[in-house]
Amino acid sequence: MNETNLKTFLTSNLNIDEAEISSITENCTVRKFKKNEYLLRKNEYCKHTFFVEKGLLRQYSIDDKGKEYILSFAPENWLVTDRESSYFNKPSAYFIEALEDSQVVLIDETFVQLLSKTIPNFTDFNNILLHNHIRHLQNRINLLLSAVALDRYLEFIRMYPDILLRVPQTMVASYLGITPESLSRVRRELANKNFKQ
Amino acid sequence: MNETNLKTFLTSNLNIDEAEISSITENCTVRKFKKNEYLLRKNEYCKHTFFVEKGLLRQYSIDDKGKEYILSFAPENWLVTDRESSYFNKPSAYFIEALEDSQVVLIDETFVQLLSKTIPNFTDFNNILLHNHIRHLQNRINLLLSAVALDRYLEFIRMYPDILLRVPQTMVASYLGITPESLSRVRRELANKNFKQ
DNA sequence: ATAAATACTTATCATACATCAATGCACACG
DNA sequence: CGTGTGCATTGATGTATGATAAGTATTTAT
Repeated sequence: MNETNLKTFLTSNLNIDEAEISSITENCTVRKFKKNEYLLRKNEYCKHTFFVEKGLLRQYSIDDKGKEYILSFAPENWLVTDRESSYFNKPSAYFIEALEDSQVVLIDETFVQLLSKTIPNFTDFNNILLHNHIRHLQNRINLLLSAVALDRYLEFIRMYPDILLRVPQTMVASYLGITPESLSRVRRELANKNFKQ
Repeated sequence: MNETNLKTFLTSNLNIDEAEISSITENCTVRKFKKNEYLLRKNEYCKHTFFVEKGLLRQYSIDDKGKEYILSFAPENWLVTDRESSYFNKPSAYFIEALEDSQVVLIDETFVQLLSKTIPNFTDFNNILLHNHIRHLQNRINLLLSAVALDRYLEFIRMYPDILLRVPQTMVASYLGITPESLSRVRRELANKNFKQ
């Protein structure tokens, strides 16, 4: 196996030795997904946490009119899963899809539960992940409540300058909760004011 | 002590005995807060998780123009805290305030960490709480991205019919991310269409 | 290389929601 | 009692963003 990024991710966040690292990675599957391939579809049961070794994923929903709403992007070294589905065993309301050819580590949900029992520090580690997730979601809600299109966009390029360059504008717009046309306008205004990028 | 609700909350979610329950409640403080009193202010460090025995709290932010955005309401048997602040030791971006005279159990953040070591099932219990929180936040983001004022309001009365009756409309509007005037109009439309409440 | 598909921009028009201002309550309190 | 204060409603008006459509640019496929 060769999940270099995952190993680094684990060692830098978790106080464990080589053997334990291996016992984790041995129990995970590595899979490649082609661009536009699905890791999870609506109404399926999400059984994994996905760790992105290479590539880029997105999690999104589709409403009754077919409009898409992106809840998160997941580039290298990011985790993504639908915890509502994987933890509570409910059919997922979301899709997870590869936006680029990607290499992904599949971490089994039941295996995660097991790790808490066997590796002492794993609980803390998992706690950090959950709290980071909560922090991230809470900030996003606050932004959606308080900020207009321009400010949402500025915040996005501040937070995810890398992702901006890797996904079509349409998807940035979908993440921000505005139309691609609106985003285009916002960008033009910024350009007129001589901001770059 | 007499935190009846907290005890029920613990026993119904956690597999522990009377003695352990007591060891938890003994280590928590119960405090009463008058209406409009603050449990947490912006820039303070949040040191507790608040469990509402009685009354009603709200968590909200204020932008540079003084406008308020409510992130959550917490009625009886709800937990509220700014996890970003309490877990990562950062100054909080939020206020937590009593909307009614309230009785609140203060659960020390470091004590929560300790419980994970001493009570075997507590980790699982805490995990459920975190996952519920995430599920809740994720649904809210999806709603803010995809739904117009009317649908947000309908979802609100579906989810929190009780809270609707206990807080001024201004605050419901603030939770929904619209102005009080807009909410008033949304409600009139509903009334005209002969929906009740 | 060319065609085809996809993405981005621009323009026009439509609309949901915000803003501002006035009014009407209801309830508290001197 | 009147008077004040907070909240809800209403109307007039403004504005940001959505919807639609068309044109241009860029990427992908053949």
